[in-house]
Amino acid sequence: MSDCAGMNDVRKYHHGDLKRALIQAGIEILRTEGLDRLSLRACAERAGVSHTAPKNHFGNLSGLLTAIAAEGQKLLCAAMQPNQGASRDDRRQAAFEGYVAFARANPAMFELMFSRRLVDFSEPVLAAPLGASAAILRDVSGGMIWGKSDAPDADKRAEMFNWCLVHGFATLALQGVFDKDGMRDIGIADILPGFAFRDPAAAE
Amino acid sequence: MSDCAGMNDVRKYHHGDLKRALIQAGIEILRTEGLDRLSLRACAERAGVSHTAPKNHFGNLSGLLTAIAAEGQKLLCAAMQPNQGASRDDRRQAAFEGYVAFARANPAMFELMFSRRLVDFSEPVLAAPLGASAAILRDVSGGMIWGKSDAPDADKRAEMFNWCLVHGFATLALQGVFDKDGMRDIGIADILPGFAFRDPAAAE
DNA sequence: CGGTCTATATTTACAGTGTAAATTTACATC
DNA sequence: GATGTAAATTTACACTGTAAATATAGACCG
Repeated sequence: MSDCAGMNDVRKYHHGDLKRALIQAGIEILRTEGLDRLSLRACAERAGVSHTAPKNHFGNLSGLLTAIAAEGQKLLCAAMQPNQGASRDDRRQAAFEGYVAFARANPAMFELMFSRRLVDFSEPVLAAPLGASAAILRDVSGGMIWGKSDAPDADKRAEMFNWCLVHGFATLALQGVFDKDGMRDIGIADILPGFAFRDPAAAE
Repeated sequence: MSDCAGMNDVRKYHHGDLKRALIQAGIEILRTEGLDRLSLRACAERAGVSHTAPKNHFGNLSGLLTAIAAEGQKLLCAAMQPNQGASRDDRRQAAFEGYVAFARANPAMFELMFSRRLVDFSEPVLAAPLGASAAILRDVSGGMIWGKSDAPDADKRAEMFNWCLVHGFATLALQGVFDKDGMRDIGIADILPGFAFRDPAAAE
């Protein structure tokens, strides 16, 4: 479902699999040095090639960053996966806590992933992982009360609500907005309005 | 309260008030050309000075961008202000709609304002406008139900909830995440869980 | 008024970035 | 074995932020 590995092994020409090596180099730079240090030339140097080699595989900087961000989206999606056979309440908690935990554990990657200036969201590589994450949030949003429960777009509104809430929390927490007034100890689970669900027992 | 104009008129030395001119140049660049084109040299050129002149007033790029972002925070705060004598429901709606409308009307500025890589959130210039916006959200969050209503941190949790929700919505909407499946027509008011308030009549 | 001080602004230089063009390399294919 | 072509390098250029040395002009005081 998440197309995690992408086993279309190229393995040819000079380097072997430079495309994957460059993406991996970018991921490592994000983890060890931060988003500021992520550049075409840095990725190329870490992969052991000249600084113009990435152009053949990604066209330009945006192409490389988008490919790196796509890998990040796959990881985020994986971080939201619950244990097998979990109830909807458990799945919802797994999705929310996983989302925030991923952002906290990979701040540079998370910032890249949602930066419109750096990432081209119209690229097809992003469609699959973004859709997978949306599907998780959609599943988790089922059964939420929204105004008149017979409203036709109640499900969409519930999905958007959850998305906004968890993404806003992750973003603001990462920026240190909540590092004051004892807000640091309040987690995403404390923010979730449990009363938004019809009945804890009815939630599957 | 918002220290909007800052009337400590310097008006001396060669240029007159280069500091304010550079900030204004940056704001105009954000509005007309976008965040990608905002640079030290571009601001200096638009202000009619050499590209190293900003260093005297802001030290480095981060200082200038932070000053521009501080002006943006003042504008955001102003955009959230309700009409005089509005009820709490009206104030809440004014705050939320104003927040989202500002982000939509000034996407480049909004992106700069919440970019940890570009803005130094520890600078004192940001404290006042950020605090003013937080105060508005705190005011608007009063009376929200949160778990056991006798929880000591119920108010903080309600404030964080509103902040996350509106910021997440503005951020994701700006990135075009909701430009599909008919989500485009759903506004922040449709996402707000009205049932989170004790009683519409009791809200002042 | 004249001299000095200091904040302001400029000039010059440099390391770093992404991108484009021309060139070289090495594999695939016939 | 010759040719074609994808992959990678070399070279060059415009642009960025920053630093150091220099020039300027108002402030301040005798």
